[in-house]
Amino acid sequence: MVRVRFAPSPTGNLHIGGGRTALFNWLFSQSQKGAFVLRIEDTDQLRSKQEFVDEILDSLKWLGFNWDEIYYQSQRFERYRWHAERLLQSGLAYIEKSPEGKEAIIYKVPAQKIKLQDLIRGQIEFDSSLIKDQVLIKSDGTPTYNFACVVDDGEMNITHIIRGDDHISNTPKQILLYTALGWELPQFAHLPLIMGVDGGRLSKRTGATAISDYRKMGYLPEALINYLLLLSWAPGENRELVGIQEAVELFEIKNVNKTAATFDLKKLDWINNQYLKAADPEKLADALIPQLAAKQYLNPDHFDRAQLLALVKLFQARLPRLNDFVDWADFFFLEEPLIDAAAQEKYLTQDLSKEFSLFSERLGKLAVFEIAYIEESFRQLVAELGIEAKKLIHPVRVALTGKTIGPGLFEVIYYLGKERSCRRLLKWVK
RNA sequence: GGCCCCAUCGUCUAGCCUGGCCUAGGACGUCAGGUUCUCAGCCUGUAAACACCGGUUCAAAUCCGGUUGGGGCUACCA
Repeated sequence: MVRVRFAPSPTGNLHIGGGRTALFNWLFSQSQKGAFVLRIEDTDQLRSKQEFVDEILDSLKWLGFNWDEIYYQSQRFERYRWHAERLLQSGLAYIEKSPEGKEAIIYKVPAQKIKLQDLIRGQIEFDSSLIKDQVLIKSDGTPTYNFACVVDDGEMNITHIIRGDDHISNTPKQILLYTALGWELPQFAHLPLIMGVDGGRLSKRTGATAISDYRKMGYLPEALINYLLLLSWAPGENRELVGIQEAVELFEIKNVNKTAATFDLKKLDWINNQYLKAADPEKLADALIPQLAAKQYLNPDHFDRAQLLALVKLFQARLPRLNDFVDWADFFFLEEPLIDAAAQEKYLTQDLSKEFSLFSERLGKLAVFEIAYIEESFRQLVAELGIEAKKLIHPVRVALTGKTIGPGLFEVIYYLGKERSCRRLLKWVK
C-alpha cells in the first residue's frame, strides 16, 4: 500500500510552500488509495512551539487535508538513539567527543556513486566522496534532521517521499542511511520550489506566506488549492479550473513540472473570484457574519438574513476576496455612507438639488417599490428633464453609496430602501 | 568556490518522452474597444515567448554537447 507523509517543522506557520507539498502528498495518496501520514518534526526543542503545531494543523484542516496518522518526533527520541547504537555496533558509525566531554554519534560516509531515480526528474547521480561524515545524534542527545527523517520514514513504512526541490541534496545522505540501516529505499519525487515575485524565495517581504493569512484575507480553500495545483501541474485540455476531487482522478506524479514557479497574487485573485461566483451565498453569508459583526455592521443575534443574502448575491460576482464585501458594501450597513473624496469631487460638485429632490419625490410616491419600477420612474424623470441617464446615475450613486463603483444603481436603491435612499438624496439638496 | 536542479509570452502553462500537424495553443495580467449606469463585473480584440552557440537530422521548441542565466544545498537548523 502506498504511504506518503507530510513532515512540517513547527518552527513557523504553515506557509505556501508547505501547503503545496502537503497538497501533492495528499493528492497522491488519494489517487493511489493510500495513506497520508502527518509527522511533526519538532526535534529542535528551542525553536519548536505548540502554537505553530496548532496553526499548522488548523491550516491543513482548513484546506481539507485529513491525515490518517500523526506522529511527533519529540516522542520518538529513543528510536533514533536505538538505531544510532545499532550503526555504532555494526561499525558504520563512530563516536566523537566534544571538548566538554559530550558525545555525538557520527555516520561514516562511504565513498561511492549514488544513483537516484526521481519520479519527477529522472535519474540524478551523486558522488558521496564529496559529502562529509554525517552527525546522527548531536552531543545534546537529539537526532539530526536527516537521521530522524530516515528512521521515521523507514519505521513508518513510507513508500513515496514527495517533498521540495531543496531536499534533493539531502537525498544521497538519506539513501546511504537507508542502506546502512538495512532498509529498502522508498521512491522519491522532488517538487519544484515556489518563488516570490522578486525571483527569490517566497518570503514575507514579497507578500504573505502563511496559509492562515490567505484564509484571513478571504480566499476560499478550494481556490487556493486550485491555484497551487496550477503552479506545477496542468489538468489538461487548457483547463484552469479544476476541483480537488477531479484533480485526484487526473493526477499523475510524472506530469508534475520541473521548473520553479512564481507565486502570482493576481491570478489567485482571479481564481478566487471564479470560486466566489459559483459559491453558495448562504455559506458566504455565514463566513461574513463575524466580520460584519466585528465592524458593528450587524448584530449577529438579530439581523435580517434574507437581506444579507440578497446583498451577498449582489456583490459575490465582483469580489476578488470575500472580505472585500465588508468595505464594498459598507453603505448598506452604515447610517450614513462614507463619501469618497474623489468621487464627490467628480460627481457632486454641481448643484443637483432640483434633480435629487424630484427623484426623491418620485421614489416616495412609488406604490410598488421594486427594481423595475424604480428604474422606470428614473428613466421617465430623466426623459422629462431632457438629460442623459448617466448624467444623473453617477451622482445618485455617489450620494447613496459614497463610491463610483458598485452594483447596478436600481438594485442598490431597492435594497437600500425607500427611506434611506430618499434621505441620502435630500442631504445634497440645498 | 564545490555539488546538484532548472530554462517556452511579464506570470502560470500546453507542446518536449514517442522530432514534421507549431506561421508555438490557453489562462492571468497589460493595452484598446464595447457594455440603454460605474467597474474591481461581463463581452470582443491587440501586443507579447521557444535564453544563446554548436551538433545530429531531409526536418529541432522537441534529441545531444557547451555557454549563459536563475535556483537549491554545502550546519551537532529542519
